[in-house]
Amino acid sequence: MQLYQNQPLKIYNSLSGEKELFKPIHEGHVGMYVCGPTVYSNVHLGNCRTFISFDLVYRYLKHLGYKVRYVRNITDVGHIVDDEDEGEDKIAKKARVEQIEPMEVVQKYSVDFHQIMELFNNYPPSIEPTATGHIIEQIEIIKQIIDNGFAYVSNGSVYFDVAKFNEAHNYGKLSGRNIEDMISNTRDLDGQSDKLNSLDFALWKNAEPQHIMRWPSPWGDGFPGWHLECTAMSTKYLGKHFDIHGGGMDLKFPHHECEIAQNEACTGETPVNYWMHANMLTLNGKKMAKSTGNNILPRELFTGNNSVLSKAFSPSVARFFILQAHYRSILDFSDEAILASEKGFNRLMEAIDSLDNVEASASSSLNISDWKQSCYDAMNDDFNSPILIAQLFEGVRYINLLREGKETLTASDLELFRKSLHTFVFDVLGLQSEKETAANSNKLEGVVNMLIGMRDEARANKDWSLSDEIRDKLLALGIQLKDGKEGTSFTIQ
RNA sequence: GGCAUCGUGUCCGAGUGGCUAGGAAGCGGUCUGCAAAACCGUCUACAGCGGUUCGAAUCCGCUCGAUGCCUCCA
Repeated sequence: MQLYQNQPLKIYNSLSGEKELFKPIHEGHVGMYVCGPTVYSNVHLGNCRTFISFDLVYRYLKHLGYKVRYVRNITDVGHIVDDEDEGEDKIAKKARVEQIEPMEVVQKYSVDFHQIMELFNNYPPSIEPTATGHIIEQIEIIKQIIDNGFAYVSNGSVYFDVAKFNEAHNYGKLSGRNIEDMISNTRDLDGQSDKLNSLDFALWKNAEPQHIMRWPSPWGDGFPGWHLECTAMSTKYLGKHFDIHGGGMDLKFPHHECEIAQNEACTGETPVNYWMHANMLTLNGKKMAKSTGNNILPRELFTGNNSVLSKAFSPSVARFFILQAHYRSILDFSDEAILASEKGFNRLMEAIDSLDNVEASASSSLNISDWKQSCYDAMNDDFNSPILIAQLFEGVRYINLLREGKETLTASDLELFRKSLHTFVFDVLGLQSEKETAANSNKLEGVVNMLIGMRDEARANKDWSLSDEIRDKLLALGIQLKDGKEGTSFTIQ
C-alpha cells in the first residue's frame, strides 16, 4: 500500500480553537475514540451525520497509510433521564414502556444502528465496546479517583468533586467555561441533595430497589455514570493518552469536559491530543433530537415516508448531501437542499462512468497531478470535504472536455485521473454509485436495452408515436432515456 | 442570565485582508424528429453601523438576528 503520510494534515482542535498540524503519538499509528449512540431508540439522521463525519476522518487517515485503531462505543446503560424520571436509566425506562428486557431494547436498536451504518457505507470501527461490558473497568477507575481524593461517596453513590479537581486542574478548558460562572448559573434540581456541589457529576449511582439494571460495587448495588464509560473504554483500548477524540458538538459540555476531568483525576495525564467536534444537523432551523420529535429517520429518508420529503433518497445521496457541508458547520436539512445534492451526485457519478469511454492521446493538455494535489489540499485542511467535492466537479468539467476532444490526456495521465477519482469518490468520501448498489441490475439493463433497440428501429422508420410511447412509459416507471451522440443510454430514478 | 458558534447571492453551502469556490434553480445557447437528458455560457452576495488599513465580506468594536450548550442528547 502506498503511503501518503507526507501530506501535511491539519486538524481543528476544539481544545486550542485552532487548526494544528497532525502528529500522531506513535509514528504511523492513530488511536481514535468517538462517542457512539445510546441504543434506546432508532438513530436519526442527525446522529448519522456525526458518524459519517468521523467515518470520513477514519477513511482519510487510512488512505494516508496510517494504521488506525478506531474505537466507537455503544452506550447500553448509564444515562440518567430528566428530573421527571429522576434516577431512571434511559434503557431501563424504555424497557418498561415496551414491556421487554433492557437487553432486548439494547439488542433491537444496536441491530438497527448497525444496519443503518452499513447502508451509509460507514466502515465498522476497529472495536465497538459496550458500557455494560466494562463495569469492572469503570469501578476500578472510580476507586482510583477516590484514592486520589477527587471523588466522594454519598448514600451509595459516588460523585466527582469538581471544585476539588479544579484546585489542581482546569475544569472547563475544553468548553471555555469557568467554574465560578457555572456555580452561579446552574439550576437547582430536585433530588440531587447527595451532591456537595451542583456541578458534581455521578461516577456511580445507587440503584433504587425497582431499578432493573444494577451491578454490585464496593458502594452497594448500582450502575455507572454516563461520562465514565468513555473514560474506561478509551483508556482500556487506546491508553491513557491517545490521538483523536471525536463526538457531536452537543457532547462537548458536560460529557467531554467530564471525561478530561476523570482521566486527569485518575491518571494525572491529559487524555487526548486532538478533540474534534462534528456540528449539528438541523431540521427547520432546529437541532434534530429524539426527545423533541424534530427529526428524520434514515429509513424514512430511504423510503420517502416523511411529510417533509417529496421522494425517497438513497443512502449515498444522503451521505453526499452531508459531505457537501464541512463537518464543523451547522447543516440544515430540507427537501429542496437534498434534491439539489441528488442532481449533483448523479452528474458526478455519470461523469465518472463516462470517463471509461475516453481514449488516450499522445500528449496531455491538462495537469492531472496538480488537480490531484488540490484534492489532497482540500482534505488536508481539516477534512474539507466541500472543497474536495468542488474539485471533483472540476474533474467533471475535465471529463466533458476530454469527451468532446477539446482536451487530451496520455494513457498514463488518463489512468492517474481515473484512479484518483475513484480513490477520492469511493474510498475517501465513501460514496457508492447507484449501479453498484442495484444488485439485480443486469437483467433489468438487458430488458431496457432491448426496448431501446425497438425504439431505435421505430425512430429509424419515423414512427414517432411508438418511439414516444416507449420513452414515456419507461419514464412513468422511473427509467429515463437519454438520447446522446453515441446513442441512447438510461438512468433509473 | 452565562459560555460558545454563526449571519454569504433565489436555495444549499466553501472561503477569509487584494486573485470567479462548488452544487441546485433561473436565463441564453449547442445537440435533438419533438422533448428530456447532457454539454457550453451567464446573472443575483458577503446582516446593519462605526473603526483599523493603500485596500475589509474577511481584522476590531457596537447593534440586530439565529443556533448550540449550561438538564438526556451525535
